[in-house]
Amino acid sequence: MSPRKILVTSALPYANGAIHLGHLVEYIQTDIWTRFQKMRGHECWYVCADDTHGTPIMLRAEKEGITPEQLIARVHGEHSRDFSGFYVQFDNYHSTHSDETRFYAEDIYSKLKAAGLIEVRSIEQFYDPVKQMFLPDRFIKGECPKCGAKDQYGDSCEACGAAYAPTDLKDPVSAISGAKPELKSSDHYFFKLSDPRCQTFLREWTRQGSLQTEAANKLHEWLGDEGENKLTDWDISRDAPYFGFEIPGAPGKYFYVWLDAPIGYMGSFKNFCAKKGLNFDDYWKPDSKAELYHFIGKDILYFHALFWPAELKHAGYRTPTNVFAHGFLTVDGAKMSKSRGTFITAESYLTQGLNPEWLRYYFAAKLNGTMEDLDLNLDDFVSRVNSDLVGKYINIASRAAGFIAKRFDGKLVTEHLTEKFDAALPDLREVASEIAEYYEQRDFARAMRRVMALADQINQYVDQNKPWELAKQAGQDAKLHDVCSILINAFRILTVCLKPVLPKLAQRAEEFLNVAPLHWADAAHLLPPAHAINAYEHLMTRIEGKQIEALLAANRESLAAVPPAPTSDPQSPQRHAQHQQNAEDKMQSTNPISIDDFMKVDLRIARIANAEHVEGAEKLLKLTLDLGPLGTRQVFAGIKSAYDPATLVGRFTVMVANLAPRKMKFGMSEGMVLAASDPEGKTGGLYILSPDAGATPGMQVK
RNA sequence: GGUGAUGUAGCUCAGUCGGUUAGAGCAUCGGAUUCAUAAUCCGGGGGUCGGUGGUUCAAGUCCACCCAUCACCA
Repeated sequence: MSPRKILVTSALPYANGAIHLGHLVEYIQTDIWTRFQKMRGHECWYVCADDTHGTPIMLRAEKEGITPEQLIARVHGEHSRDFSGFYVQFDNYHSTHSDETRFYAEDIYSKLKAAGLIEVRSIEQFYDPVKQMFLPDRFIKGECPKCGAKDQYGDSCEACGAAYAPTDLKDPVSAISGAKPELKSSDHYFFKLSDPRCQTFLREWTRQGSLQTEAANKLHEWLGDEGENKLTDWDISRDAPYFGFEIPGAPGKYFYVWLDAPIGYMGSFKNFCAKKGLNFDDYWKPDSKAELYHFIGKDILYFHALFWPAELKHAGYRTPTNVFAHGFLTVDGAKMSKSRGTFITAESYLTQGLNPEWLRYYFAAKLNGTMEDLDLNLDDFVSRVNSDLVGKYINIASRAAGFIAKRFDGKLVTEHLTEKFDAALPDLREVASEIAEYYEQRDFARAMRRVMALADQINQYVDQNKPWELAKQAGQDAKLHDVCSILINAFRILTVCLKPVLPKLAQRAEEFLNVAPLHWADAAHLLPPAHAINAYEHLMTRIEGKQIEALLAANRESLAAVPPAPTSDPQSPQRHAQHQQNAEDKMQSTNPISIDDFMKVDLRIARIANAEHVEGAEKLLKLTLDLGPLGTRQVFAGIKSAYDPATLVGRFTVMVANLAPRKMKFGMSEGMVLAASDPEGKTGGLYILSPDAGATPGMQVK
């Protein structure tokens, strides 16, 4: 097998929000696949970048009183931290706000223009006279023209599902300034996707290769039958003010963020080539023999399977070998929800001390390479990880290691074991090639099932041979040594098969086994005779239900007590290279609860006895609360941005007194103070509550 | 509304080209075991394969319609 050249991307996360478990499905999936390809000895590069342009970035930076550059630099740091925390190993993680991306955006644009595929048209759009900018559809609100529902966005109605143009809204207002928008015309630049050349090319491109069948169906839906012309031109420009790249020769016009997002793949790779001394053209010239794959969410298939190949083709670059779309993440069968605590950020998962490889394994055990949604069932997560990883796989090493260490001085048998091994565990040395095929197809679930079936088989072997009995019988040392040596070798082979999913665990297993980093081919042979292994230290702990509860509690509280690091706005005004998946159901705040539910919350008047800054915390203040007869409590509250500790001391406020104590990075938090804020973060500000005069510490609030 | 997908055991999922008695893991129940951080092994119970109708010698699998869930409609 000759080495392949493979370039892999994940969708670019938008630099406007925190990475959450939904994002991680994609990055973990891609990471597993690229690690697998590398283990196979292929030249495989995994690049990604932050998607940094567009109106939401501009407005958020403005709201925070910083420049867009400062905002995207900060988020780049947060994203990088989260990814490395989950062992997502990019070869390069760049930014679309880069010279390289600008270069290729301008290059592609000018080539498309030269090919006659760019057209300028004047369009009428709503304009905010106060803010002095054109308004994206999602920044316009008004009354639905169809059902009359109030406060609907400019593109579709959440109440009746109708889709319409913003100009159809009754009584439209700007969501930014509240002003009444005016219609104003402006020149926009369009990519002529409706051009027969694009149609013809896309029909051909979508038919060739091996697109997922669901994706092919979807594309056919968009393309229509032969002869139909269903594709319309794509508006690739936006008017100033806009954070992005100005279009060459068009002052005041900027490339729409979605134009430069996929180009960011090229930008990141170009940046990497410079560092690594690789030849960019080997991967991107039209006749390149390298393979190019994009892992994406199913919601952005349109951009990656229509616009993107059409752009590349007509700008003289190679087109993607394939696009791998996956479904969305649900948690316990429902969309992720902040009120249920299932909108779980990557950061909170790590901060709560959960092992990232638990999640990597669980996702792997569920990913099958289709566009179906993937459910994180929390009970199943716990039992699956504990049973499969700890009970079956890790247990094999644990069962054999003690005997090897105590009885055989840490060394395996001195003869070649191959025959005995093959007799004991037939096919185990060949199985890696079968499992490789499942990885290649991205059917990780199947690969994991196969590996766990092997683990079952190995554990059966242990029970059949009963090393603990051999150990007690005189003259059975050689047999005991054989059995345990076979087990260590079997464990090593399973480790090879699991390494793409569990890189950190595999690394620790390699240390235990005293071997160089394992490659895929290592699964075909055994350890050398008399190989010495190191002392066994337990490789993975079990998940406890309590940890999951704490994780949910942490994410549930974060809505009020600790404003989350800027999360993606569920009602994002536009879609980005990274899908805005799993927007929480927005009706939940109005879901009625019973009086009994409410009475479960023990609200008390508290006097702020002390307030101080917390070393190293961006958002937290440490409060000591006096509850009168109920004693004092220590609470960490995410109100640093709004309050100076000195002004808080002596104030009375309201706290939740029966909240389960939560271990935070800086200590235990034994409750939560109540504060008002806009849950969508559109308007800033944080306001703690105060009782009227006369209330005393410890009084119940109901 | 249109389009596409999904629906199999309490839970999570396999099920190839239509072909024996529909499988696995987890959970549960019974037994064994004690090397392993209670992990492991053997066995049992548990199913109208969403529903109805059709094609066929034979349907979880193919077709039609219906129901439910999800997504997309740039």
